[in-house]
Amino acid sequence: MDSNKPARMRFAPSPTGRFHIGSARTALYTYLYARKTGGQFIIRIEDTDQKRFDPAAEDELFESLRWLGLAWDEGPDVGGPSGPYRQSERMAIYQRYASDLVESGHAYYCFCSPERLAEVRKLQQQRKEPPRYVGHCRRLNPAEAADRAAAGEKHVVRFRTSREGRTTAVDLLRGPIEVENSTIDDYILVKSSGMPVYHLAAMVDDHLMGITHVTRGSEWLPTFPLHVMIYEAFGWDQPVWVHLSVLLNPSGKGKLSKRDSSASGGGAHAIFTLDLRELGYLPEAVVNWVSLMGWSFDDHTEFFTMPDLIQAFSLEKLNPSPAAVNFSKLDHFNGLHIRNLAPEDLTKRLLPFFETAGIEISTADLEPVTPLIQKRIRTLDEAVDMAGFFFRPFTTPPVDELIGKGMTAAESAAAARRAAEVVRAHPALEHEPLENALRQLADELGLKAGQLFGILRGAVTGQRVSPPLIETMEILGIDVVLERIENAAKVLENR
RNA sequence: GCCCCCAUCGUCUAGGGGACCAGGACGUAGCCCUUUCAAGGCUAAGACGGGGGUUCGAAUCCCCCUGGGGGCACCA
Repeated sequence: MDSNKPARMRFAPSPTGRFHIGSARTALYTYLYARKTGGQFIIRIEDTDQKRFDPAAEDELFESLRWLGLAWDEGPDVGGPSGPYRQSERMAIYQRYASDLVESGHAYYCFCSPERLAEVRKLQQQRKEPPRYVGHCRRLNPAEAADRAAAGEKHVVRFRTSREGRTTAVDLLRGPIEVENSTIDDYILVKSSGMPVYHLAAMVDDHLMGITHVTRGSEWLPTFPLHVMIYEAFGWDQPVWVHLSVLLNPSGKGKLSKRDSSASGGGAHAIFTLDLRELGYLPEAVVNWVSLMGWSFDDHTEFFTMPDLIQAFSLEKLNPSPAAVNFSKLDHFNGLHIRNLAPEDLTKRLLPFFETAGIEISTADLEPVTPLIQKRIRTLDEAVDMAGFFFRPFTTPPVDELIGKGMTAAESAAAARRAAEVVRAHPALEHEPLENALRQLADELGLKAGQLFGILRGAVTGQRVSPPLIETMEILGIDVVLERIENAAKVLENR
């Protein structure tokens, strides 16, 4: 397939709920291919269901896209040549195309009530028949039906599917999908409220907006032939159809849902894009991670930045089979991308997490600390646990936390006293000389380096696990370090 | 129940008839490095769902079964 012609593509969410990683993936793939081919990435809001519309969802959607770095060329906020980009503002257009279909005989007015239809459906289910419209409105005299509709009788517009023959719909990833026309229902195209449903609105918009490649979820596969029929009824050329596989829960059982998402894969995880931001994930990592769920490049490359992805991406390598999300892999990618960041950049991104933890510090405060923790954290919020002691009021830990491994309190106290002297002798806290001197001291005391360092670590950081000791001391400064060691010695002596 | 899609290690995948006693990544286990924790390096365990074909030869092609997923709305 040629990837040279600029592709005009759209991400068309319906703002009815929170923005999850499945939507993020669809948007990403759409974005990547549009960018790769030098085409356009368009946002269209599918808000024809007034009952489910949620303005907050729309805000979150844009915020998520921005956070991920998926900039759009056309959309409801920025406009563009194919506007409006909100379906609720395109009613007249759908109205017109629906009438065209009725006039050409491809659609008809149906006056059946929802209640009647529900009854029929129930009956069909009891008889184990496929639920479908069998009503007589299909056979109504078009002129009479038009009169009734014009007179204001409540009605919907239904598509008139052929009851014979077969329809072939071609999906880029799956090839031709052939179905018996008789298995396709006479779908409602326009509701009695005058609102179009997806089947009409999306087809009309994709055509009018010049969409060349349609990317959408595989939940549309069952109605895919219907969509092809609609295109044919209008006499339009079809776009390239690409149905993306669904994302499954970590267990691999069932479509990704909020319920099971935190069950496996380690720590606290979320399926909503913005929650991931809160949990300390980098957008770079989320993009990298999500890109690999259903797509691959070759047999060894997995680390990708956005520019890499744009270059490497191709629709053909998309995988039609469902993929289970793997949160531990997100952690892995997050670690990789954290390490890939320039230290100044990481510092900037870390700051908000300290603030959330109630630690008010400046860039200058954090800057020296960042290099010490960059290799040690997998999520941004871990930085607070790891390095919060640098900025929080300090209290000397209890004796038990200060005693060296396999040592008594008295021995530990003595070692701390001697270490204090060594530190005092190195007021600049230069790494090499200080470390050597401390190692020598350990030797003299008949201790392993780890035992001595352990005592000092507890004394200086108040933690069992911390960034490297000497570097930590350098940042803390000689006075603070000596004071803490002495306090620790006192605690140990008072045992 | 009906329709559609999918099927390689626990998970994400490479593989598109011989280069595969199936390669990589995450996770897991062990070792090395090491002042803790990481990072890094090395090693190990771990898969072609089953049955028929086609072929000299099948993870790769076809059929059936099984399993999984999705859909059957005046929702998208």
